[in-house]
Amino acid sequence: MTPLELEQKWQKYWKENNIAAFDETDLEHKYYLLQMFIYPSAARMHMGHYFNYGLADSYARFKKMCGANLFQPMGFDSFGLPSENYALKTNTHPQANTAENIKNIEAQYNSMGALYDWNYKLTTSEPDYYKWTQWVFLELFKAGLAYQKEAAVNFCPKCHTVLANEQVVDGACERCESAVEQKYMKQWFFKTTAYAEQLLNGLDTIDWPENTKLLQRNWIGKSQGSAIWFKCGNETIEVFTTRADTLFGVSYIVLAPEHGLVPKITIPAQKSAVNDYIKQAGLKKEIERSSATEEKTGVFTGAYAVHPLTQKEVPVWIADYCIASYGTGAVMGVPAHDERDYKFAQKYKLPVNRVVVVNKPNEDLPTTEYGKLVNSRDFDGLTSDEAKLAITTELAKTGAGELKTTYRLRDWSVSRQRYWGCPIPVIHCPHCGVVPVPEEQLPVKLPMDVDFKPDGTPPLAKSADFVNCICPKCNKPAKREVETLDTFVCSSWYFLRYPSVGRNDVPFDKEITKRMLPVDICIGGREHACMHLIFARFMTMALYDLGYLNFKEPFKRLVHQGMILGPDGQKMSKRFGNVVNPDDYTSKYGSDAIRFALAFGFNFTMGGPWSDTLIAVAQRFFDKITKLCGKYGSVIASPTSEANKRSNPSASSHTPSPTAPPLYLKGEFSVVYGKLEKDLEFTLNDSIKRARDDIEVFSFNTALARYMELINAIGKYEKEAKEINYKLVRQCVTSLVLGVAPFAPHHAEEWWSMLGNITSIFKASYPGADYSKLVQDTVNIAIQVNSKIIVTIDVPTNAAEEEVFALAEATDKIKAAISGRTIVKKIYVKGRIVNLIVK
RNA sequence: GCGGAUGUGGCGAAAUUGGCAGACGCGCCAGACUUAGGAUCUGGUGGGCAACCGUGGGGGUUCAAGUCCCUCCAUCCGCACCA
Repeated sequence: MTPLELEQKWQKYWKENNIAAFDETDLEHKYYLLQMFIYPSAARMHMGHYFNYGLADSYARFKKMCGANLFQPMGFDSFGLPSENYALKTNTHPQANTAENIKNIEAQYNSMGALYDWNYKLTTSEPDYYKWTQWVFLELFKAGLAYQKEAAVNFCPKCHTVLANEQVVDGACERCESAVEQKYMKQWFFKTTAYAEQLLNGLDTIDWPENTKLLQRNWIGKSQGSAIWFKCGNETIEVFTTRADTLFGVSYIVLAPEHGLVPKITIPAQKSAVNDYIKQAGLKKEIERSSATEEKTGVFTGAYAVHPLTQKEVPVWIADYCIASYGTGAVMGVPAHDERDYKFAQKYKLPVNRVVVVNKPNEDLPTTEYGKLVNSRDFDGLTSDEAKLAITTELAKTGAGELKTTYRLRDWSVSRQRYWGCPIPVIHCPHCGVVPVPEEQLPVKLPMDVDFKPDGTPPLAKSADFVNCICPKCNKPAKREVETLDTFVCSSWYFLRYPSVGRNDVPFDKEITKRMLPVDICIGGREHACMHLIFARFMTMALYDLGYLNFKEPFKRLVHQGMILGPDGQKMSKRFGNVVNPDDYTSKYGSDAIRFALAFGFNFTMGGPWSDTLIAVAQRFFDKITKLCGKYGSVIASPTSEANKRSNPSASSHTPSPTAPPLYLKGEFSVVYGKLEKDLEFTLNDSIKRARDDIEVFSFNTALARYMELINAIGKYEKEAKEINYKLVRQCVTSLVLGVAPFAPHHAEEWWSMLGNITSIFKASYPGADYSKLVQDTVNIAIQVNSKIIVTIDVPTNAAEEEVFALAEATDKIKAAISGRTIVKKIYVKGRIVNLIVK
């Protein structure tokens, strides 16, 4: 039997016996394992997908064997830009490509042997799903959490099309290389900022990697500071600062080029210079603009603002290092105590006024640390912390400032001027304004016969059938919204849908949701740490507040997989020609070999470069177990025992592999039990215990190393024992097969049947350790003299500290090492080490 | 620039969280069995003849540092319209 035949045999068996099925009647043991669903833009999965999905499935199988009622669904995140671009390039339709890709990927999942319950499959580009994405949008809209505002987009003046950031290469359109412009358009937003504080606080309640939490905390970017108002003619400029203590050091004010006040305050003589600058700033990326090393540029508006405490006038500039979307889009320039302000002031010859002394009065500027105030009138001598509060309090008296908290987090822009996405379910009526599409009219179907070439008109606007409609409020002619939703909207709630897939009356059944969610564990890439995982949390919190959910956090536990690189250590990419296709291996070696290779070869959370030699490692490992099963599978206690009956092939639903004739033992098994048996038993239970613990924390490579140790121990025992304790070895082999089953599922079924079993191994329990076998009489510890290891000795496991010191000091090598000097300090770490400090 | 990570033998990687660095595996060396071996099995394998030296570099804390602190270097990932 080739590996492929073996795997197909068991895949068929699993399908026929519904091994992947979730048991809806047993919710007490439900375990909802969510693998972030796949984006089917590429036609096939690569090795990285296999790593992620295959090993997540191994973890799922482990949980199942530990007694969980596994709910492991899979779906397809099928709307999006790459599909649309691919269709444009190949002159096809995204609908057809998507269907084709899904078919292929589903086949790959099955050949991988993943235990997905396909009864719960969902596809975001299907009307039965996006109907409810539209429902979610409308719920947010009705709650005031979805709104429209003017916002900038990348616009290609030649293609007349909005571009994604990805389509902008060095400030130019990737297609025609024209310089990209900023264009302001009315767009839909979700009010994620309303949940900033909750998104921050919720992190303390969930079992997520600490660095992912940190990423989210920084992304949300809470900062407590002060709002300060500077009068500027008839206008008022609000600045936000976390350094109110440096207020007396202000020598100018900077507005973001996009700031609303710029046209109002700019004096006529500066108008053309300011407008030119705004145009240029629009071409730069935010990352470049906020860089501290980048040369600072700006233009004087000609206007002056009044310092609220000194009443002196300071010039108002615009500069692109000030970002409109953060804080108030205006900052106070304090060159003495801010790197960027300092560079800016030097370039434009603006005054630098020291107001904080950190160490010594004449230290080099700028200094950005906290210190004591100088040149700040009554506030001199206060610490920065004291001064922040004191100065803001002083400002508040005259209404010129207040304490304020801002967040870096922005509202989520969900409008896309594209075709392959979920239509936004609103109607623009000349009389009634923006009108939501009534729920009974959902879904607003995405028309299939639309020309979606980028030519300046949004694709949906080109379909008269789609655009023209009747206003649900006044029954007069109206027009539909022609923009589609960001695909992140589709993926922000899919985990709610899975348990209710198939329901046409609700997006998710309230009762089912209550019992099935939150998700017990979510497995997916780190690249989603900030965006997708924030959006999913936001959506959950919003739907909680709307009364649809009884939990605020969607994912109780989160694990990220690492990235599998090409054999050259670089990220797999067609460009480098280092893409490894798992299909090439599946046909020759079977998917178990790949799965095992990935599990054993890498730390799951880190990944690393793929190497073909791992396949050989897997094959060798499988061969060893197959041999052991052949040798001990037919060991039967006696012809009448229970085990013998169960091995009867006629009672089997599948044909067991041919094995050697049963080796009958007289009466009971051999009762040989000496030190060798005790050692083997220790290794058996030690391997099981540590492997179980390792798998639970996704340390698959070390778990499998434990089972290799067990195989080595069996080999050693066979070599050394005069008489084999078959019962014990068979127990080892059985545990071994069960233990590695999640990582070689097809082979494990085969081995399981060789051991005489007639039901699936995945209905059996994962082995547990017998802790009583883990107690050893002695423990080996290292003895140090002056922190240098001299010798290791065995001491009784429970020896008292004094006893251990006595044993250590009695050792010849230690005596020699001390020789004449006296012990001044003794340290004993139980079961680990003794350190004798001598002088 | 901001934010997050990583750096350990020839290679993939471990290290009970401050306690015997290199588990397990690949590769390599030697041996066994073989007509044969790129199969299998057994043993060895961080470096150095040795004293000793070894976890990116430098400093520090400690009886004890891969692990904690400071600093520097290198590489990778994310940065809001790719998902």
